[in-house]
Amino acid sequence: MPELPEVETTRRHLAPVVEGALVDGVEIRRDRMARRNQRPGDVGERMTGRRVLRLGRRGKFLIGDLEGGITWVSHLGMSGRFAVTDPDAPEAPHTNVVVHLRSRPQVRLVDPRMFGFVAAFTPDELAHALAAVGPDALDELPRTARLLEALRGRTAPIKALLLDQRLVAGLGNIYADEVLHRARVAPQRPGGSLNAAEVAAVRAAIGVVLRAGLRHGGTSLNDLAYLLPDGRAGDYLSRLAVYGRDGETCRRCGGVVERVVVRGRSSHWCRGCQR
DNA sequence: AACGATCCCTGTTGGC
DNA sequence: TGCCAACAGGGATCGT
Repeated sequence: MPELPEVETTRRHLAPVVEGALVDGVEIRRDRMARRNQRPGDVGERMTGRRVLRLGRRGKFLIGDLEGGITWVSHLGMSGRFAVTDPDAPEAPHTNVVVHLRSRPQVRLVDPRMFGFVAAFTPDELAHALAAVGPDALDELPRTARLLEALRGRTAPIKALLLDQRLVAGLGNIYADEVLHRARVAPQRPGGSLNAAEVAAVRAAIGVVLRAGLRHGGTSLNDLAYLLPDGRAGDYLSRLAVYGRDGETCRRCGGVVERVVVRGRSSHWCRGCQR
């Protein structure tokens, strides 16, 4: 699924294509993909005729600054990917949004499940839209003391708290499991029960795991293949320590990787080395 | 306020 | 072999 490494990989592919480009139009083929705006037509109306100044990211949100104070925000949801292609190239199924850029390749959002979205926000709307998005897990990772304070008294499982984008933005179900395994912390542990050393280990693991994912171009699962904008697949899948490996051997302690459901999400862990 | 459940959506999978 | 229910998950929303 697209989590921080996949979104950042996408951003790096898209940035040279969209930065400095003049938007000639935005086709919203499925209104649902523009649901964050009051009217689906707002996206095209606000973006057309403006240049993209810079493409950034916070957590799993792609954030493009346009001329005139308009911000282009998009999210890949669970099955979205951006394709950068020649305007004449045949369209992949589920091409739900097409961004036309003058004298540049076309940027297409392909998203079968439509959990992703594109939006064009005014400054006021932007502040509201991103109010619940916390510090970026890679670029703005809070210090251990700050995380410890945020977790104090929390009874929700640490796995659920790592998925809460308000605390730290960018982790999804795959990398959260990988982080907890690396940090040797069990996913069911109440967040407030972690001591300072454990929080420090989780913090360190976030950086290591996300950077490793990024280095390998992200994780492409077999079914809903997340693909890079050039069509290639990320190869971090083969390096996952626990996610999707239930029943298999833990590479660190030789135990058996188990699958449990935590807060309605599948979680993979090794009771041999996670406490 | 914090927490947990539910819903959205569709391709894939697993059980009968 | 074929069909269909169950499953997957990021984030918004709602009830407790």
